[in-house]
Amino acid sequence: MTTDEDASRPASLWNDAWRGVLFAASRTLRVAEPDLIARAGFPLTWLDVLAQLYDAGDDGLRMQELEGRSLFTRSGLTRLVDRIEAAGLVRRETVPGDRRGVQVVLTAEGRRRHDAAFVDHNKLIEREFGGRLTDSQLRAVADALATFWHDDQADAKA
Amino acid sequence: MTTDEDASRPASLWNDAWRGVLFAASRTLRVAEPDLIARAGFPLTWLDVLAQLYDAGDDGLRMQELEGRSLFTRSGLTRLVDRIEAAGLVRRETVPGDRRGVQVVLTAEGRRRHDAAFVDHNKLIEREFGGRLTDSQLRAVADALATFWHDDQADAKA
DNA sequence: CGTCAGTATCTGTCTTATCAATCATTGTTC
DNA sequence: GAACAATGATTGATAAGACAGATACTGACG
Repeated sequence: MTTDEDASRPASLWNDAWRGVLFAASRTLRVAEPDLIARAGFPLTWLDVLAQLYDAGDDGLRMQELEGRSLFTRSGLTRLVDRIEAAGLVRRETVPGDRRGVQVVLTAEGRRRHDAAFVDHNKLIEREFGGRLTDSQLRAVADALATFWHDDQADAKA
Repeated sequence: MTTDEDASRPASLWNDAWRGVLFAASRTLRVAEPDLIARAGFPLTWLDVLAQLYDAGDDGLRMQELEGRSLFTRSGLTRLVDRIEAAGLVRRETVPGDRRGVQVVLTAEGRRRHDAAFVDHNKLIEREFGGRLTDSQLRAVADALATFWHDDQADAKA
């Protein structure tokens, strides 16, 4: 990944787009992560889980479902949920019909911490990411890349 | 991050764009990484380093410069270069004027492995990422997000 | 020249993600 | 209703990155 394109490395059309995606993601996260830790006291991975559970409503989610909606493997999630649970922000509950399964639910404290963190985090993303683009650019990016998260949901089921 | 937006979580303009970036990056990488390991025998982090050195030319790069151009911390790079060097793909050379410094240079073998891996990897990215978007979408994304890597280069100097 | 601040890199230790193997429970089949 | 594959989640071993502190060298100042 160099700044200029030379003969040996032609600037394909998709190349710049891909580089843009990579840099936008990692650059924004590199700012967002320490900020979140400083303010909320937990890392982005926790916020991902908390946000999923928040969106899922009172019943929470099975580990499986959490796996499908996040970018983690199942074993990674087990440890992650362990830590969040140890901090008191989520609770593992037994599933009525299936004693193998686990329902992960936000605690009241978890909901509070989520709300606070979510607001600040979003402000930061809006500033660091959204703030650099015009409205029409944002719309173009959103439209173009929507296919990736739609497919992720589909894959999670497959 | 859920699929539907509800009242408590308004679909801000930047929100979908950001989610698109995140998912596009991690989804594509999740396919690209195992593929690269299977074909080239090394992970993406190695290819990043090899590609930087390839672009840098015969003199290679100082650890510092490598750090600025990659998305690693300095200590992370030390270990990473350790591994790549152990595999014989790069070589640490002393810098003539400064015995503190290290010049990291591609070996002949490193150049060969880079070339092979680079071609395959790019094909894959083109297919998994580029293939999902139209030309005009690619152009729009590239234009919109160019600001992120331009700034990264600037920051590397600062 | 001897000391000392500054620079370039490396190491110790901790955290966390992943893969493969395992444990517990379910449901299906004969 | 006993055996057995399938499912849901966890655990053990391993790998890799991050931070803080250490090491090696440089250059400037007195």
